[in-house]
Amino acid sequence: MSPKHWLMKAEPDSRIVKGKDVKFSVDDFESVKTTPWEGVRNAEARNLMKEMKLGDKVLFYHSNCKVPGIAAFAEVSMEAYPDYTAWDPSHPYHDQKTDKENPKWYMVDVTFISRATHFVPLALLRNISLASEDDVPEEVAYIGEDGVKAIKQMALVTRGRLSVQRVEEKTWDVILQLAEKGGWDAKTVASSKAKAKAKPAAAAKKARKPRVSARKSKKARDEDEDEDEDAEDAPSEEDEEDQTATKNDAKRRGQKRKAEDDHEETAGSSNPRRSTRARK
DNA sequence: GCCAACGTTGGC
DNA sequence: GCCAACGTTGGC
Repeated sequence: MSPKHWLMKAEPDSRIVKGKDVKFSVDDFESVKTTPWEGVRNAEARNLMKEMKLGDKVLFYHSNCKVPGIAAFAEVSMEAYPDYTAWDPSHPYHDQKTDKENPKWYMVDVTFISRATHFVPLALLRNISLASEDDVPEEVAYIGEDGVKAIKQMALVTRGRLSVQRVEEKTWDVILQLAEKGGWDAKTVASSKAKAKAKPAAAAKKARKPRVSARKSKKARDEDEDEDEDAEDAPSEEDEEDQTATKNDAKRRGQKRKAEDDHEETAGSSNPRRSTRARK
C-alpha cells in the first residue's frame, strides 16, 4: 500500500520541562536530519505511531510558538534505532524504556526531507477551514473546493490537542501545494483570530464555576517511574496529547471521557513527563 | 455512572 | 499572560 501521511508537532521555542529543553525547531531538524521521536506518552499518539511504516510521509509542525504552522516535510525512517541491523525496520520499535517483552510505548524515527518553501501558518489553514467552499481566499484559490474540504477536516483545525495526527492523502497534496506556491498575504492570515473566536459553542455548556479549592491531591501524579528518555541528544519532540480519533466528533461532544483505547497502561496520563507547562 | 473541579495543551 | 477547550480525577 502506498505510504500514509501524518502530522507531528514539535516546539521550536525553548521550554524547560523536567529539566530538559524540549526545543526542536525545523532548523534543529534540518541539522540532525534524523531524530527518534521519543518521549511520547500519550496513548493515542502512541497508537498512531504504531501504525506508521517506513517511508510514510510526515508534516513537521511548529507548535506552541509565535507563528504555529507547517514548517517542513519529513518521512518515517527508523534509522536511528540502536539495533537497527538486528531489527525489522519496516515498523515502529518500542521505546527504550519500555519492557521489551511487553512493550508499552512505541516510537519511530523521522527524517527531514525538505523545508516548506512557504511556511504554512496554522492561521491560514484556519482561515481556509472557516471559509465557505465557494469563498476560498483569493490568493489560495488554486487549492480548489476539494482543497478547502481537505483542510476543513484536518485534525489540526478540528481538534488541536494531539501531537501526532493522521493526514489524508488529499490533504497532504493540498499542504504541498500551499507550501510550494504560497501566495497569501498577511491579511489573509491575520483575520483568523476574529473568525476563530466565533466558533466556540460547546463552551457554553461548561460554564465553569469558580474553582473552589477543595480538591485534595490526586495521588497519582508522580508516579511515573521511568521517565524520561534517555537520549539527551536527541531532540525530541513532543508527546502528549489526546486520544482517539477524531472521527467521531459527534461522540466527542458529550462524551465521557474514555481513557485510551489501549489496553494496559496508558492510563498513565498522569505522567507528568512533559506535561508540565512552564507558565510564564 | 454523573458531574464538578482541576490540570494541561496550545492558540492568541 | 490569558483563557478556551477538553481530558482526567474522584466525590457522591
